[in-house]
Parts: sequence; C-alpha cells; structure tokens
Amino acid sequence: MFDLKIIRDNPDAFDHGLARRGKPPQTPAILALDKEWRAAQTKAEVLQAERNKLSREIGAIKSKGGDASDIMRRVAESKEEEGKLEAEASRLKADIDALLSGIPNLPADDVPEGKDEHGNVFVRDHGVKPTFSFKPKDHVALGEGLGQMDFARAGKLSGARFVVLRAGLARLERALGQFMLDLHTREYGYTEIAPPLLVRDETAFGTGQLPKFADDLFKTTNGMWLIPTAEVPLTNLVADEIVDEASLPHRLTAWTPCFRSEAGAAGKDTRGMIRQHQFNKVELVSIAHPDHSNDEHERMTRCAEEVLKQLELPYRVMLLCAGDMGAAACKTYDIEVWLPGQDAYREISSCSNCGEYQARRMNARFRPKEGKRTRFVHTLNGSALAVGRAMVAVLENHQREDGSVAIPNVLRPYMGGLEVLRPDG
RNA sequence: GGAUGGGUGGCCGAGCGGUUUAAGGCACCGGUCUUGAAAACCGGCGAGGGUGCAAGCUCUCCGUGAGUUCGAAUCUCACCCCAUCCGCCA
Repeated sequence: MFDLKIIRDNPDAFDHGLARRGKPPQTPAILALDKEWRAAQTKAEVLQAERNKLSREIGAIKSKGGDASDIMRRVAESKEEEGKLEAEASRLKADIDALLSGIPNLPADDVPEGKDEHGNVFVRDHGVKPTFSFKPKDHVALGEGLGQMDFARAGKLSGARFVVLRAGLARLERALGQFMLDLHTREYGYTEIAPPLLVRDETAFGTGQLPKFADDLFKTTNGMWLIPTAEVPLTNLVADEIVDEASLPHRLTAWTPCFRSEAGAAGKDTRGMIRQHQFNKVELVSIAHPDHSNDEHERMTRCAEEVLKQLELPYRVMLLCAGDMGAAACKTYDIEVWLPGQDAYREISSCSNCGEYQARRMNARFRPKEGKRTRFVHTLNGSALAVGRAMVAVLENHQREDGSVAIPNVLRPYMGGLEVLRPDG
C-alpha cells in the first residue's frame, strides 16, 4: 500500500519501479482519480464547513429561546448537494484504495533486473556438496524405504500433496522444529510466539495476501483464513498500534503449520514432500526501525543460514531479481539447499524486507523521539526454516548406501540420542 | 449458542442531542527553582486527510458500517471485539 503523495510527487519513478517487476504503468489511472477525488473532497468540505457554522448558530439561537426556522431552511436546501459531493468523494477514494491495495511493493535500488528466477544473482554459498560412492536416492525413496513416509495413506485420508510420517521421521520433524526454535530464541534473541492459525480478512490484508492472492489460501466456512505462513499473525501483532521506538526491533519467531492451496502449481513438484498443502515452518519476523531494516535483513538471513550450517547442509544464497520477488517485498534473499536426490538447489528459506509496505496496510507505527509525526515501522520476515524441506535435505544429504540416514549432531539430543535412522525405527 | 454490561487520544478516565474547540489525571516534551536530581509550579502535548510558498484555514475520526436530526461520542439498527454468568465442549 502506497502513500498517494509519493505517487503524485514522482509518478515516473513509481511506474519505473513497477516496470522492473514487469507490471504496466499505474499512475495515469491513479492520478486521474486522485485529481477528481481531491476536487470533490474540497468542494464537499466547503459545504460542510458552512453547514457546521450554521448549525452552531441554530444552537445558539435556540438556547436563547429564539426562532431559527429561517436558517434551518437554508441548511436543508444545501444538504442534497452536499450529500452528493460526499458520496462522490468517498466513491472515488474507495476506487483509489482498491487500485493501490493491488499494487506490489517497489523493488529496492540494489535489487537486480530480471523477469524470473533466471535473473537471480548468486551471493554466497557454504558447505561442500556430498559425494556418494553409490547413486543417491531422493527423499521419497529414502522415506518409504525406512517405512516412515507414507504418501499412499495420506492420499486416502486427504488426497494429493499430503504426507503421513511415522516413528523416526515423525520425531525428526519435531526435532527439527524444536532445534530451530531453540537456536533463534537462545542465540539470536527472538521471542517465541504461539499464534492463531486462523485469521480474519483484515489480518490477511495487512501482510498482503488479500485482496489479490485469495486463491492461494484456504478459507473456512465462517470466512476465516488458514495462515499460509506465520508471517501473517506475527507481523500483524503490531497492526493498528503505535509502538515505543525504544522497543524496536521486535524479533519474533513461531513454529506453525502453514496451509497453501497451491492453486497455481498444478503438476509441479507432485512427487514427495517438496510442495504440500500443509507443512510446518519456523518463521522469523522483525518489526524494525526504518533506519535499520537493511541491517536487520542481513542479520535475519544469517540466522536462517545458521540453521543449515548446524545441520551440515550445503546451501547458497541468492538475491532475487525484481521480477521474481513476492508482492510485499522490496528486497529478498532466497536460501537454496542442495538436494542430491534432485541434483539441484531448492528454495528452503526466503528472507524479505517489506519496508513500510505492510506497515501501511496494517497501520503499524512508532513515535520517533525526534520530530512530531508518527512513522511507519518496517517489517521483515524469513523462513528459518521450512521444516518439511529441511527434513528432505537431511535425508538426501546424510543418506548412506544401505538406505539408513545419519542424524546431524545438533539434532541428536532431540532424538533421544539416536544417531542413525534405520528401517526398523 | 443464551443473558447482561462494556469498547472514548500513547495509557487511565469523564461526557450520554447544541461554548466538546472531547473535562481531568498519568506518561512525555520545554521552562522556573536547584550544586545536580527529585518534588513543586508554569507552559506544551491525539491521529489522518484536503488546501496553501508559509503562517494558517478546513474536513474527518469516540469499535465498524448504515440511519434519524439543522446539529450525534451522545438516539436507532446491524455487525465486530472485550468482560462476566449460563449452556456446550478439548
């Protein structure tokens, strides 16, 4: 959501930003409506001011017991005209807001050009891809070989894009989530939150899922939305609030299920656990001071990377190009983990600085010590990590020729000391 | 789900058709006093929009949305949320 003023002041720069995302210019339509709206608004206010003045006179006359019927008639006459202008002004404003609420965030200056993932830029990598003396299996073969990953029965219960985990893998899933939460809360100062998984329209609007991306979400029969990520409830904690400047940044984390309809992904990643309707994720959210959100973004990305380092998983960090970013972001790093079973890097985290885009939508501000006006906070979010994909990565990277899987050191305390997953487990 | 009582500025809280231009307090900011601080006293202090070079003028906002009225925080209706009790329930 944007400030109309920056569009008025610099329409070309605004449209240029949209063009970098591959979007057509929006400012001509907006500015035309804006001009009409301001004209109607100004006219309506003149009439309102006049009426307010006369009504006050009526009050004064009546309180003295006088006859005000003359003035009352004059006010009544201008009422219809005023009503029309007010209605027109509010209709025009609603039209403008509808346009504005569908426009994605503008890319930051240091975001590379590009229209899709091919435009993304390598930033750094870490770890060494494992070499195998045998042909590495993918996580489906490994999981089913262990007898602990069951897509057939998940299909019976729920259909495609679900999985049933049992025994060692079920516990590994839980271990991963716990390990990540402990890392972020103990080492990096994030506060653990257990948020609602169902949210209202306003909440989904605040982070930008609504109005444009309703198709990606599941909706309950009473009109609520299942969260597609804990970013939604965590970020909205500051909605409609004026927070204390000294309290920034707020660093929040949550381990939650996420629900996605995957409406646009028919036929994509149909095999395995990569793309599910339901998955667990540990999310990081920062509510940051606008002057420090860039540093916070780098820090958050490092927090996510640390999970992979400790899990002994090779990865690379990519800076997304303008055309590949999510709608709310002005800058995004994706972290891609190496998957030997796919012989490819796959996204396991996405860390975004949303600037004030979401803060404006949800009206989240702080009062600066210097200066009188409130300012919008900056919001950031990152996965750290997607637990299902992390499990896939652990299985594929730490597999052995006999189909067993070594459990990374840092997870062993969470697995009751277990060092290897074997079919009997 | 039923009943009752409520939602007022950063916070608390008064107001329940017309000097409300939303009292008062807390917090915060500035000043006086003080060696310094505290206390006390004095002053300032809501948000958003329109207009204007500016000073300013002006509009909107008392949970949300409609309505009644010349005039609504105040009256009506619907909805949302909170509290308490009852019912149901993990």
